[in-house]
Amino acid sequence: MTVTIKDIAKQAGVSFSTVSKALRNSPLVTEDTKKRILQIAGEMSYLPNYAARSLVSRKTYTIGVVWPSIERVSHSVLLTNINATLEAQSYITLLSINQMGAAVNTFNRYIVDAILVFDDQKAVFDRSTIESNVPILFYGIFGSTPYPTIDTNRKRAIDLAFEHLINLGHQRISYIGKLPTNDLFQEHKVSSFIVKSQEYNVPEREHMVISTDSMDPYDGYSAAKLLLSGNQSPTAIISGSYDLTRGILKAAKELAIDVPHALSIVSYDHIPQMAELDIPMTAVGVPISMIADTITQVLLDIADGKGVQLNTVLEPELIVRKSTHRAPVVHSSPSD
Amino acid sequence: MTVTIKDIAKQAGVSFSTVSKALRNSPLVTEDTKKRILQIAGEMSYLPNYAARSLVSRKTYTIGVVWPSIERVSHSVLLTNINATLEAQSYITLLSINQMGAAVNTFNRYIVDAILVFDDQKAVFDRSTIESNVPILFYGIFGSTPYPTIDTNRKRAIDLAFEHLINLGHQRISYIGKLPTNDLFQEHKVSSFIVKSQEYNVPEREHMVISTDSMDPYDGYSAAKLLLSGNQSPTAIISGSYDLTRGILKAAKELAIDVPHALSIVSYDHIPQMAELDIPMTAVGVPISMIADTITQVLLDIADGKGVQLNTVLEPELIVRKSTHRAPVVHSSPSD
DNA sequence: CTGTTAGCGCGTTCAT
DNA sequence: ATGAACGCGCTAACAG
Repeated sequence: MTVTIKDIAKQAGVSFSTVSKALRNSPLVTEDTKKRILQIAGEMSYLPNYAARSLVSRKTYTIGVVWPSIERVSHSVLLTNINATLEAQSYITLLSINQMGAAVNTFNRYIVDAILVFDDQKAVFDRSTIESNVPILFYGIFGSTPYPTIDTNRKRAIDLAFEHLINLGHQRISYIGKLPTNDLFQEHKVSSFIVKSQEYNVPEREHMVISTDSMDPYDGYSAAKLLLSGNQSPTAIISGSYDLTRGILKAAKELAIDVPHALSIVSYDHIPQMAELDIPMTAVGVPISMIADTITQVLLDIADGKGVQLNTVLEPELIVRKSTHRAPVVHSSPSD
Repeated sequence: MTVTIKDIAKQAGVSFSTVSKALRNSPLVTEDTKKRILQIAGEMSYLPNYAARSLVSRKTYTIGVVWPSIERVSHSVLLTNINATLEAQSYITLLSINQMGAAVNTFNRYIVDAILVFDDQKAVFDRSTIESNVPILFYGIFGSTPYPTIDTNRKRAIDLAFEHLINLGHQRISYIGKLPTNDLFQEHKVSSFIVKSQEYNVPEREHMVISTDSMDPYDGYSAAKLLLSGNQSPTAIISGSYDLTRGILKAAKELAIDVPHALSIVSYDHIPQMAELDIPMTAVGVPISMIADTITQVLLDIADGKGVQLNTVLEPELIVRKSTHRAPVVHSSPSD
């Protein structure tokens, strides 16, 4: 049977309210009895009943996360980070893979302290119809919901990547990423690439943008194979995600293309895993730890009823590793 | 503010216990007042407080799932299936990505009705030290825990695949799968392949078993490339998972190898996605819907305090689609 | 049929 | 420093 504070009280020969205080480390209990009670609680492997606790204290120390169906390494990494940080703050993270509205309702019934929605932009769903007494935070696109949202400046990230390559003398730059169908995340990246290309008067050519069906390493591989096998091969590639980059690297390896000397690669997604690829990746994006920390902080704030500004857009960084290099000198180049 | 049954009662001009009954669709309330109360509850967008309900009724209609870190399509599909089935039974599914012991504790504090542990065999962790008042079900390896476990007969699945190929006249069969390091799942598959090879006196040769580092489509692709580029190319491949198979198919396509006429493929993992590959896959394994149904059923049983047999091993099926064919006649073959 | 009462496990006053 | 009493929102007995 489940052990309650009453059981502990009986065992310790004190009243159950003393046990309650001791467990909450109240200064109103002698160190001695406190220690004894903690001891007994441990022996009886007592676990507090959160339902009961929440009922009286209106605090559950729990964050509900609405988790999307699609699988992206960067999302998983982010979630793992958030989970760890929250755990360090003695918060519990619970996930639901239900549809957005249903999941939010679930967490409302359990009265979690706050809800984090990973908005994959997939659900064709009116986000303004969502009702919740529990404060909600979106991780998604700025302005797509009436709720506080944390976003990252994807356009700027691609700008950074592009400029980095331009500064290294690259002119033949290609972008590999997902078709922006129903996906604002991807649209921002692609459009930024196109704008930058025009801004720097990069001549148009075939395969400047290669759209992949999805975001698997697999797709990156296919795209890179197509791109690098042609005779109009670029000197630099900007990749739309970590997953794609893995495939791109693999393709380059198979084709015996020297990265970075013959081909530079900059990848979106600023996660530690980037440094551990065969060739440590030059990357752009908001550091995943910063996203995690920001999200966690806002979550804890709204969980405590503090107000937050409605939208936060995090600014990306460029981190130069080993996958980018000066553009190789080609004879047909006018800069020769 | 959160609306409670008292608020509804006030609004409807009845006592709060009448509201409680009406919401639970008790026959002790007039249809008329019931309808009125439901109406008001809807208007006030009432959501029951599960904490309070659980406290008194000791039932939460919630299943806690301990979710591992590794990502496998078949696991995701399984989880989605289970989630859907449970939802249809008005159960809620909550996930934790914490370490096994911590996650189990979490769910104990919330007093879910049952816990499902996806055991990826990764955690070096003594599973017998797990304490839980809440009934637990493992989806993992038979005998690896003292708790009820649902397992699938992986050995038998590979047997089925092997025999199917033998019956089609294949002699040059290769297996592509993950190194069984710290992974009993994979070990069962590989060892079965080896045993069968001996049983049927298949002559040993190079590349009979290709070990991949992990289970990405990616790994399947590389392995297949290696395998199919050599001059000792097999006439049939058994793939260890859906993910690997995707890569294998891709490799075959690139090498312009005709599947199934020049190369037969049988894949482990019996999921609907198998039928939607470029070439509908002949597959072995326990149908994912059957695994889901079994798990769900057991979960609901133990949630209601019913006893279950400690271990269930589900038996696999062979489903023949378009990826297998009679072995091509080769001149060196003695059967010519 | 409806309302009143008790109590689930816990945290928080307020007395002692 | 410790204990008794109350109530969080709800369900389940029991009264009316």
